[in-house]
Parts: sequence; structure tokens; C-alpha cells
Amino acid sequence: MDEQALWAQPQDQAPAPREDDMRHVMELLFFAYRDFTGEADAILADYGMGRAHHRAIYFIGVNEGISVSELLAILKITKQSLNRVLSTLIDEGYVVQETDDGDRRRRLMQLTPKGRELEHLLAERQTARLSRAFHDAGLDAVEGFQRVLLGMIDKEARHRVSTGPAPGYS
Amino acid sequence: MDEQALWAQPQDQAPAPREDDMRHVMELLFFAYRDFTGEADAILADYGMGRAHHRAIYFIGVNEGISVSELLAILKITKQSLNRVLSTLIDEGYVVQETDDGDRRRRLMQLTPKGRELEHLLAERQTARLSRAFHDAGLDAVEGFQRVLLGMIDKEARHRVSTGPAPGYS
DNA sequence: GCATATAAGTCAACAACACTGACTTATTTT
DNA sequence: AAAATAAGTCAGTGTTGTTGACTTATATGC
Repeated sequence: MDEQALWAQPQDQAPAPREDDMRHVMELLFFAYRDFTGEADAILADYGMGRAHHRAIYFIGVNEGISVSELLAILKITKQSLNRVLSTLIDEGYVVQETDDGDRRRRLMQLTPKGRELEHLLAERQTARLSRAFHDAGLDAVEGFQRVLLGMIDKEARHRVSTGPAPGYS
Repeated sequence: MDEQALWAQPQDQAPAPREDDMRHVMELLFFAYRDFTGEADAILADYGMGRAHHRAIYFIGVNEGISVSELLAILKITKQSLNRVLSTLIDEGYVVQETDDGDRRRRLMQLTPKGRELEHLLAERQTARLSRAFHDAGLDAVEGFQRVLLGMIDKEARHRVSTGPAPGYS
């Protein structure tokens, strides 16, 4: 981690992030995130769904058997907002709920094959975009990319990120 | 740029990005972007504004004298959506319009001192979050972060990013 | 100069997605 | 038996996006 040392070194022309650099990064973030989500949004529109449906599908897919309140905690939205989305996903057969045997108040959720199919379709496009960006930027850049993203997340929320930072890359 | 060579090298256990790694990155993106915007959103709520107002203020601030249609091209939203936001910004004295002398159809926009003040307040918080993340991740990570973000942006839209990738860092 | 194109603004209607607050129904815990 | 929790529901609201049509002013091409 000698990058930290470099950063902290109070030397001549120290690389303290200047205001304009920060603005530049904010723009990159805005455009990158918009284009990243835009592709999936376009597909979802064909299904009469939106980004909220995607998020629900995604997090149910990564956390098989997740309960409603756990999903609420991840998404940080209200019960009402989630319910609207969840109802249509269940009605149209993308998600199934099953009463938890241990605690019969809880409804554990899973993707149906149909749901998994849609999740894959969406992930495919976004993965393609990421792969391209990773390839162009280089392996080192990808590691840095993930480190910065993690640092941007509220400390209390970092544990919510599923797997660790790709230990299998080497 | 030998990272590219590394990435492309078809060696044993080639670091081709696996599906789970990609999902991990998508989660990082989701949480990072949400927390990044959340801070500004909270401030904006006190002013009775939303993220759309912030974006308008931001891009008018970075592009002094921008015209309405140029702003529309950057934001990629409809005239109607922008106008709602723009009207309140003008009515409440955050933005001023001035007829272009060269082409009197165009309205060139600027932030008022009040607008610049709000822009700074918002940028301050987000800059603080980024600085923290940059510090924790290290200088090299920051460079990679920016390279990946740029690669994620639609090719046709990359020229819209204001300044180049921080040439003054060294 | 007149037709056409462009820049900006406006109206009406609509949809997605978030919010609040209150309230019900099961079920579990104390 | 009382209190807490998990889930679901209802009614109302606000922001931000959409479409399509239309007006006004100005510029440009022929």
C-alpha cells in the first residue's frame, strides 16, 4: 500500500486532489452510472418494469431465501415502495415467496426460472459494458476502481456488499 | 499501459473477469452511487429541491454561459423535464439567463452568487466523501478509478466530460 | 423577402418511484 | 396475556421523467 504513502507525502506539488479534479470525477460518475443503468432500463421497459424491479430481482438473486425486511434494509426504501414492485414481480411469476419454517411470519423469496432468466439477460448487458471498460483500463485500474467504490460507501453499509474484492483474480 | 498487456495475456489462470466478480462490482456501484448522491439529496431536500436541480446547477456552474439546448444535450432529458427545474432555479434566484448577442434566440445561463454558493455547499460534501475514498484507496487506485469510469461511458458521450483525466496530478 | 429551420418556452396528460402515516393480520417473544 | 415483530395494505403526496402538440421569436437558405 505505498500508494497511501505517496498520497500523504507532503512534498513539492503534492498530489492533493484539486477542486477541478473532483468535479471531473463527479462528471465521470454521473455519465458512467447513467449509461451503465441505461442499457438495463431499456430492456426493462420492454417488460413494463423499471429500475426498482431490477434492483429487487438482482438482490433476491444474489441472496436466495432473503426475507422482505432484509431486502428493505439493503435497498433502504420504504415498505410501500418495495411492495408495489414486489407484487408485480410475484404476480407475473418472476419471484416466489415461501413461509419460513423457523419463523412463520417471515416470507423468504427466490427467483423463479423465469426470474433468473431475466436477471441473466440484464446482467449480461451490464457485464459486457464493464468487461469492455475493464479491458480498456487494464487490470490494475480495475482493482483501484473497486477500492475507491468501496471507500465511497457508508461505513455502516459496506458489509452489505456480497463477496469480497475478487480474491480470485490473480 | 502494460496493464492492458497483462489483461490480454492468455496465460494460465488468465484473469478474465468472472461472473461473480462482475456482480460484486455492480453492487459496489449501486451502493457507492447511492451513498454518494444521498448526501447531496439530503441538503437539497432542505431547499425544496431534488437531484435534477443539482444536476442543472452543477452543469451550469461548470459551463458558464451554456445554452438551454446544450444543457439538454448533456442531461439527455426532455425540454419539459428541464424547464420545470430551470423555472424554479430562475424564479428563486439561483440561475440567470441572458440573451445571446450573436444569436438572439439563445438564452445563455449562469449561476448567481446564490447559486454558486449552493453549488459549493453540495460539492463540498461530495468532495469530502471522494477525498476520503481516494485517500484510503491510494493514488494509483484513483487513476484506475477514473479510467474505468471513462470506459463505461458511451463512446459518443465521452467528449462531454469537461476536463481531461487530471493531468496536473504529478 | 419568404419559406424553412432552429431555440426556447408552454400546456395537458401520464407513469415510475420514492415518501408519510395509519392500520390490519399473523406470529413470536417476553 | 401483553408487547414486539414481519408482512401487507390504504390513501395521499412529491419529484422526475415521459409524449405530443403548439406558440413565439429569431436566423438562415434560396
